Amino acid sequence: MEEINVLIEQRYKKLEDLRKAGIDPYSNSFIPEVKAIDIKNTYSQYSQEMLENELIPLKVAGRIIALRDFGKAVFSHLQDSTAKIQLYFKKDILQDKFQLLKKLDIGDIIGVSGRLFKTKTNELTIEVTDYHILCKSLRPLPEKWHGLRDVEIRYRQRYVDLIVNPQVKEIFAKRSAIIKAIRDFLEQNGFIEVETPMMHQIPGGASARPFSTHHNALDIDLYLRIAPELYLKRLLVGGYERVFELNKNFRNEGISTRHNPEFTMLEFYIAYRDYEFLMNFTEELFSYVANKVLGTLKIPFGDHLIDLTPPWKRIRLLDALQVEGLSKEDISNIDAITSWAKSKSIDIPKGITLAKAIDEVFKELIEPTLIQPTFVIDYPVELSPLAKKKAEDPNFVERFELFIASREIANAFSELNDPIDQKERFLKQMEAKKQGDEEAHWMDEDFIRALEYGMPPAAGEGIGIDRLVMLLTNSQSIRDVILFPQLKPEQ
RNA sequence: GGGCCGUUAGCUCAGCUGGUAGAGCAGCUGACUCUUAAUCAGCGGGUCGGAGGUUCGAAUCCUCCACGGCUCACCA
Repeated sequence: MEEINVLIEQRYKKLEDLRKAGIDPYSNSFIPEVKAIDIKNTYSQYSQEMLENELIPLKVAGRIIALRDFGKAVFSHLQDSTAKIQLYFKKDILQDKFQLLKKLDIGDIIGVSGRLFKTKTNELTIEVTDYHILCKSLRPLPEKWHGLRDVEIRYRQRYVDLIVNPQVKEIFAKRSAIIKAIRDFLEQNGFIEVETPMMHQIPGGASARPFSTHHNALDIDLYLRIAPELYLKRLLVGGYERVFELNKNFRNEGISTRHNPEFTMLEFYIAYRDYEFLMNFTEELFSYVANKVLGTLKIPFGDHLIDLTPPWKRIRLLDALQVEGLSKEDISNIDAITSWAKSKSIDIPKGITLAKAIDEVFKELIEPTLIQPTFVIDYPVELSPLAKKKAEDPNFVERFELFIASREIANAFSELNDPIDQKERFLKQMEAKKQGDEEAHWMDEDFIRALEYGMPPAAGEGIGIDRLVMLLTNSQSIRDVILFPQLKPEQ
């Protein structure tokens, strides 16, 4: 901890003074009866005369965020979880307790009893008849006007950020509302929420590097899950027809404005439907959430205005690649696409497969242009080891990715339920792993066994919740929508 | 991991080509019973991210390190 500075010392002194005066500076003796926002909503239309006549008694609690001393009167603002409200302390009302106000600081948490009135400037204010110190704050808060700007402190000490930056609190309130709306929508559509393991013996369901850990009693290595997919599909085998899980995934990859090592993912699965259904369903889901939370389908994001009004554009991956100078022949030949990419100064790694090269070009060239919601559909089978092949072309699968504002927001497909095909795909992945592909899928024998019992045809989708929250709160960094983003340790 | 930028008082920031550290807010003391970025008078507060180096002299120039931001690469 850093050395004690003067400001903190002064507060310690006040703390001692309070104790000497027989006051518990951390007492839990006061129960507020009303929230600031309710006071404002109920009484802001009242005239001074009406308030005078009714003498409405109130008990509120919160943090002192402003103090203005006038000698025999003190004005203050109190902030609770809902809003702030002005307090008026008068010497002739509080008598002895008025002196004790000297021991209060900005940041302290107090409970006050009083009655409502309106000031000359018409601000609804509580005239305090009694107050209780509920928590003495020992550290000074950031400045009232500029707030806290230092992003490092904002992330490391989110509690301070939340105290002084009301917009931050709003973002996380929205996050909560978004997640609630998603749950409501899915439940209205007959889904049940389930919890599957976060600790996997075989990390499956995605292409990513896992975090590993160890269980002592069993003496086995375990991995934090990179996706819940394979467990959710086991539930389809078990007979659930509509399930979802909305919780954390963990991927041992880089950290950026779009990546946090632990992040929140929604995955849902619906039996007897395919990815075509999911595209419509996704449009409905997003519309429902945006309307619930924002009351509109037109949302500002950075320099763009995103329009979520269905239907959204749908384009086949290969058609999306029909750009200048890139012919159909080029995208069916690894050498042709590599040399074409080179001419656009896109680096295609040597020894890469055609499918991965296509993916590379797409990410480089097309993804940045996908601002308005766009479903990119029909991916090469090689990139999608868990998706069902298209009946008319076994080189491709029934899969879409949803892009909004150049970001991949969702990934979905018609689920592969043929155990023999699935086994072959896993074997291919194992081969890739042997070749050094660290993110290739692992073989999961039990999952194959489950498929052998029979999984109904189904469609499944994953939606990156943090990215969705970014979109709906116009946040440019994932750290702004995660309360405690991962950072290096402080020195 | 690479590149660029940043780190000065509790907070927000100045500090130019090197000359020994400043403001506003917050704090302390005092005045003030309708203020609200209250006002007025006075005062205190700094290992200038860390360690080296250059120099008579370093917040300032150089090197290394730490942390953070943006960005590229990998990924959702």
